[in-house]
Amino acid sequence: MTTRVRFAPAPTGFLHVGSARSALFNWLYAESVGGEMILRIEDTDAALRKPEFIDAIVKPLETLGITWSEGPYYQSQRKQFHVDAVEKLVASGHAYFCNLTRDQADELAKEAGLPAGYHGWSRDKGIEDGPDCVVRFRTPDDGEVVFDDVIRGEVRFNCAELEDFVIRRSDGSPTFLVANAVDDADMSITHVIRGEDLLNTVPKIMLLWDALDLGEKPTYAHLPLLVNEQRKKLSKRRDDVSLMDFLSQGYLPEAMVNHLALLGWGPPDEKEIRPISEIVELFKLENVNKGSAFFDIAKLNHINGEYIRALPVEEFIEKSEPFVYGVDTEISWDKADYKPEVFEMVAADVQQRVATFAEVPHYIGWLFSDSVEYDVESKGWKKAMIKGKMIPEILDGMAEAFADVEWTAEALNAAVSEVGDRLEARSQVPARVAITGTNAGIPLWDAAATLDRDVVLRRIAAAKALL
RNA sequence: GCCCCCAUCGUCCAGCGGCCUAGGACGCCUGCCUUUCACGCAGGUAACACGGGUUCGAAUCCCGUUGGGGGUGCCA
Repeated sequence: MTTRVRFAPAPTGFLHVGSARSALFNWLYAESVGGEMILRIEDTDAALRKPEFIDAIVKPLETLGITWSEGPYYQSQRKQFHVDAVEKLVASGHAYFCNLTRDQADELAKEAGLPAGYHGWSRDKGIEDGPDCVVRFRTPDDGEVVFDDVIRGEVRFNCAELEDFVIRRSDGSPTFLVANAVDDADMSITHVIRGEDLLNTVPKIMLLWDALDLGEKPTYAHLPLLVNEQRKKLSKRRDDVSLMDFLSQGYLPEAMVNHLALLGWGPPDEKEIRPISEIVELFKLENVNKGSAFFDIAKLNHINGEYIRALPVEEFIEKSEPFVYGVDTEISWDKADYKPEVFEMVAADVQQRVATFAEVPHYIGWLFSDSVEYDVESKGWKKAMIKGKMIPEILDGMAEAFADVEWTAEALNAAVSEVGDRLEARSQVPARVAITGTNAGIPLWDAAATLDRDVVLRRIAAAKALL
């Protein structure tokens, strides 16, 4: 039997990194065993039926290189199958109509001294279907549901704890539980790999599965959740989790995939940064961890930096374009003043310094505008311009030398060194701060020589004025 | 509250009863390299939550405690 997995997100907006990780692990598993992956959009709730959200799922997956062989299927388009299943369950006595609202159910529970929730009050009341009726599944009063989770081992639930859950809303639409069981069966899914937050829906789905006589059940594997620094499940509301946002902030898809693969799983040989093909080869679903994992941007930055540095420089330049032209990002210069040939000249030096493409403009901004900003409160300024010795003299010496020096990198460099030697002080760092605005950056002189003499002279004067 | 799940350095992972005086990576710190910052290189810091068992032997198995998380919807 062919292994078939599915990624089945609810279309609730942009694809978030947790979902991407689920998709990735499904894909990794399918690839590692030569199986198939299908994409299914779980839009049973009419409120979720927003076509623009489909793109928000499909496009990031494609960008990440997560491929599927079938789909996307839409549960909304398979509604009739789910409705039929509900009817079948009613006919066979596995389900019944209920006309209580949530509030009424809670009220009854309170009166009966039972915990909040639904306690089967409409069972055997012979309630007829009507406009305000839902259909509830009649869960067994005793016994238990036991299953083997590939990642967690044996998990068991007591049927007595399961409430008679809703399988069809009062508007007639079946809920995700039925849709899930019916679709997984129809689509011959062999392995259901998803987040741990869905673990306790398994017994309900299995009960439905048996009641509907859907045949062999799939194997389940529940992935550890991705959490924030507070160890809470990553949420769209409070965390930065949009996959596309990460990509547009200058993270490479390959780096993101590599990082995601390392959350909940690690290669036995401990080599973390490696091509996805090797990860596919080494991936074992049963080796996935049980504990939740913190989505650590610092580590992502490191991995991304490694991937950036490994790029051929031409590719680095090409991939920097959206950032140097300010497509998604802010740039400190006027687009008309941007000089691609200057960036090309310094690209290799920039490349080994950045962790994300979004950092590229910081390293080259001083090359494309007349003036730079000095932050006199910054550590760099204080260290170079306040703690440094003979700073006014150095700046004056530079200004004087630059007034008529030959305008080449070598001559500029030599002139500044000469000033330093003469004053017996370090002149290179103050020169850098005056010219670029900061004490850290790419090799100075080749780049500085592309600036106009006037511009450099004005910056030296401006820096001196701030002393 | 109830149900379920989880528990190795700050973080991510390795470890599947003896190779563990617990390994790798990120971060952090130190040094080297370097006329800046990075990169690179060499070091350092730091963990088996606790208590009971089982066993000749436990980070690894079992039980409990504590702590954390997830669920508890006519969301998925």
